[in-house]
Amino acid sequence: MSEDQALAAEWRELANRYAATSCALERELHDRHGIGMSEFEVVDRLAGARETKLRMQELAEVVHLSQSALSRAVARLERHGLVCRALCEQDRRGVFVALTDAGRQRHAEARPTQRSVLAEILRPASSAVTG
Amino acid sequence: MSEDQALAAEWRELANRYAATSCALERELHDRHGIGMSEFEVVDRLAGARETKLRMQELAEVVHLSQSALSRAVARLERHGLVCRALCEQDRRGVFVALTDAGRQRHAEARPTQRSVLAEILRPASSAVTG
DNA sequence: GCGCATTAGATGCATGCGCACGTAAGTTCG
DNA sequence: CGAACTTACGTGCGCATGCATCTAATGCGC
Repeated sequence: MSEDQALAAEWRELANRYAATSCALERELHDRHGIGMSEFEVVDRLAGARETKLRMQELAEVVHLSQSALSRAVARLERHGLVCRALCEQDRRGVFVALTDAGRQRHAEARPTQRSVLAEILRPASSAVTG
Repeated sequence: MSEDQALAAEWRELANRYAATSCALERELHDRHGIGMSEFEVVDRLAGARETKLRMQELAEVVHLSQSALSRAVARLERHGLVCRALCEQDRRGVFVALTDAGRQRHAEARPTQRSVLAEILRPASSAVTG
């Protein structure tokens, strides 16, 4: 098999795995918790951060969203009461984003869903395949 | 490290790799050949197929698109003259999709771009990292 | 202090996507 | 044959995204 073909095969497998996972995540998170994958990602990062609040910029660095998409995702979360924005006093162009109590709770509810989806898709259980 | 954390880390790495690759592919294919990643995927599958024409359904099985998204992607390709649709005589609900000469040529032009992007992203060259 | 470039974030716009549904063709059962 | 069901594909709609651009705040040179 040529290197080209190996490369294409690798890419297809990557795309397959990503599509299967993101698709399942999107559906489960939406149906069971009313949030999308991007929104969960934001909430999850906030919940896992050392600080209680993060700058938009810090979020943008770790989430797979363009700056504009992140701005809108945070806007949606804010509309749903899961995060709140606060001005940054040091640099008044900046915006801090922090989880609300409702946001923390929603994250606590949704995280097990995410983990179980990940486990199911990334660790094809109940099979003897050594992968 | 807990299994949960390992799972989350694995998912993040998968998402990172996918995002980097698809993003670069999308940009390069668009800028240099005027087609998107999904459209290239369709053309690539057609070019690599044993038959000269495929049913929408066959395409839908291998491409990471919903049936409706595929329908529109093929419509775009048809508008650009890269594929043509033909009725299936055996099952007149069905639609065959085939590459045109222009489509074959565009594919021949775009494939090297795709391969070089894949090589660059999936095989982080000029580095001693063993992966 | 006053312009000018830069940076942080928001937004108009065009586009692609999935969902739900519509239409047409095939199939099944009586 | 004919009614009900299923399948294959197209389409209206709402939504999320990226790009380009806008606004506001900061910093820099003078």
